[in-house]
Amino acid sequence: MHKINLNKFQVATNGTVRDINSRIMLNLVRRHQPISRADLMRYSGLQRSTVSVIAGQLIADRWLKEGAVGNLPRGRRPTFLHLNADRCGVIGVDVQPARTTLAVSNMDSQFSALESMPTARDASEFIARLGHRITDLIRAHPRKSYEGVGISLPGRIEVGSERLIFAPTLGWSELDLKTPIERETGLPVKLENAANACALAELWSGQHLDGVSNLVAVTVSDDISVGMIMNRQLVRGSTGVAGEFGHVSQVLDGPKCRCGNSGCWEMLASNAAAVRYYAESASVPKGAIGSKSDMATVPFGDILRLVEQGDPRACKALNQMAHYLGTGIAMLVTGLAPDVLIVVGEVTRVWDKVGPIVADAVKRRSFTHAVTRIVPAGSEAQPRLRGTVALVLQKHFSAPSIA
Amino acid sequence: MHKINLNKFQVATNGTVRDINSRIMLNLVRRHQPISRADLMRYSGLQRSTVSVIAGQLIADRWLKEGAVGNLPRGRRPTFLHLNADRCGVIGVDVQPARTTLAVSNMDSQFSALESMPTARDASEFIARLGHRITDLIRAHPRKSYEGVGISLPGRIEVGSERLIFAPTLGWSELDLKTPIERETGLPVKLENAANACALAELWSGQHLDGVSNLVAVTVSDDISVGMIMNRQLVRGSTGVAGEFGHVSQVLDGPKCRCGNSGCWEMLASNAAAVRYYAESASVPKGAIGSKSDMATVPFGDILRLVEQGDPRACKALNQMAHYLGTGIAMLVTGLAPDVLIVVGEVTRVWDKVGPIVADAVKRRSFTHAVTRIVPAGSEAQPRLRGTVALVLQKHFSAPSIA
DNA sequence: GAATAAAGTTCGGGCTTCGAACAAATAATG
DNA sequence: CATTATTTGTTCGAAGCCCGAACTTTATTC
Repeated sequence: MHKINLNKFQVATNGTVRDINSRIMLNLVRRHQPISRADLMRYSGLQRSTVSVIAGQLIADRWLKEGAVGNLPRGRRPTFLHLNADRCGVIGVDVQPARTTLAVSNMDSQFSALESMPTARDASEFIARLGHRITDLIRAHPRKSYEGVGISLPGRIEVGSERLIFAPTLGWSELDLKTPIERETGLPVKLENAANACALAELWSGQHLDGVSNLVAVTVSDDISVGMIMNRQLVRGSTGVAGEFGHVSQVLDGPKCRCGNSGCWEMLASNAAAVRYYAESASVPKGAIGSKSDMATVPFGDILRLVEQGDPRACKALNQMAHYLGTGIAMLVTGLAPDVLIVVGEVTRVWDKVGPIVADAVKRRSFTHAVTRIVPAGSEAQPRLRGTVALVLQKHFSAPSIA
Repeated sequence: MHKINLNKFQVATNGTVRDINSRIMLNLVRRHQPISRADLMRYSGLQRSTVSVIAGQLIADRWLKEGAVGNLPRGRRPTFLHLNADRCGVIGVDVQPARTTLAVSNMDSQFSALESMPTARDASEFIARLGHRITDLIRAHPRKSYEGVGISLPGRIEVGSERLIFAPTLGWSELDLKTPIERETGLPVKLENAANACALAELWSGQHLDGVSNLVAVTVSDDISVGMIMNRQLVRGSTGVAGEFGHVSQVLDGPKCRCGNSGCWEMLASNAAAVRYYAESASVPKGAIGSKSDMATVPFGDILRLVEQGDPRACKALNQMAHYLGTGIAMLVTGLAPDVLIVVGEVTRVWDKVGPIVADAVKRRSFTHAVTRIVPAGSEAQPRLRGTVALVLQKHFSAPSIA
């Protein structure tokens, strides 16, 4: 039940019918490929004739390709249809505070190139470098056409202006990334928060997530960000900042956060929090007076390595982080009751240790009616980059906006 | 951008086009009535001829009525079209732990009858009584047709089975309310959580909420429940329990809740919490040993009356409740960033005292990018009952489900 | 070689919107 | 008072789309 938006709607014409059915067909091929026209008829419920016409149009527009001929016990052999994965390319960019990764992808999120560069501290310098890297990448990987550039960022994008707002870990102030990169590359640019990108990635190219309509992605790095898919749609809120559960207080009078609030979830459960726990556990037993300055900040990656080696101090810090990760995830499970909750970040490397603690917190703090599956997403799956591809391509595969 | 659900979609036909445009027209009339066909043409962008045909159909189906003739400086006078508010009636039921209210409404949420009965402790007894009351109500208020029965409940409705699950304040176990009431009344029955009903009410018949796509309703009584509208759609989650932020811990090791968790928001900010604060503030100064049994439980309504009279103990209890109401609302503002957050419940009677405390907490605990308006909804507006009407009628006014 | 079966194509019918022409109704103008 | 301008609302053929039946194509089986 979707209310019609009278401020921004589109009346239907005969073309709308074709548009809808065409997209349904495209999605059916995407899921069931290789598939014959006859099977498409059965899946869609459209007439054989209609399927043929639409398939013809999709082939003419290079969305589909005719492939091999099938074998049946009797009768004329079907010609299989495939998605034409190389119809167009997509440039995916994953901006993280330390490094920025660039990729060239086809329509199936298969990457034909993957490279990275340091993320410049200065925003305008970053824009200039990124623009050049993208144009170089396009020149080095020529294709018939590029559909656009998708950029994942550790920050939020304002809904109307598409400007980057609230990106504390990058240290950039409010910023227009879209216009300069579009000018430099000549391609349309789509920006999205990293957690939202991960959520989109799972929605569009997740494994075994066919029936899933409600999905939450939690990115855990030096901050914590949440992306929400509800009713098969990304939730961005009124301004674009929906999902900042990382800045919800888990402990009302906890440590002060740079956002102004206290005891924010990300102050207690991010990578930075684990680093702090580790440092604190060193200084406290020493009992030194200038304890603060004694704290050696060990990078989170090192803590993970120590955990893998069984170091008890590192394990304790990780457990503390996992505990609060669990209480925060319990909040999301209780409040949003998604089918699936995906955890993204380096911490998934030690999920065998973290997962049970999280599961326990969720079990104790949410009731049985929420049946959320909590799933770690390894970095090898490239959730952010897959999300940028979905970001660029979704307009061709999503339901046409009726209202 | 709405992903197509390949497990449950509907291909488009020529009829789909008419269906879409017809609903757009119906909504345009609803918002702008009285309105001429010519103006509908301008608002919709459809051709004059198309508008005439669709209007004729809607009049034939009794959705619209022709009304007065307008006056223009020049030219032929337009015939105005109105919504035919009495096309069908709706029975609205608002179940609350103590009392259940029933109403007869027309399509404009105008109530032509309003009565109440005690809510029976026993579920099957309640079902029997409610069924009789509804049939009596229909007999006493004869209409051409009744569209259905909408029921608001302090609990959650499972998505697939439409059974009532998780209704702790009612004390009923899992229950099928829909089937027996449908059998008794012969009308389709729709069930919904009270907070979801309030959210729907504001979405469909809220004042000055035209452009609002993201909206959160918080019902505060002996429990706290949240209803979410995101992207102009109700969010129910995978099982139907989305919105149980009342059972998210605000204080991780706070008082034990019957849900099994500790320090739940509703343990700290519900009416029951204020009652507890008031009782505790009495017993503590006494310093008695058997302090627990000394606590006189004063009903929340009495506390409100005392607050209105300026009683300091009651004010202190209310302030404590308001403080936690604020921290919880800050969580919703930060995490969901809706355009509007509506607070429903008796506590809105003293909103001049509570509102500033809530606003302060939200200001201190959420960042400037969320611009949520926090609005109290008085009980005179009957948000729950208006929600039940929206619940029954929304299928005629919402966008047809394409996929 | 004929019968059977399945895939894919062709074509007329019905529905919908579009767009231009038309009819109806009213005020301003000479 | 008749004419003109203007606006509302209707009529009707054209174009686009899906449906459904009939047809063609291509294979296996008897």
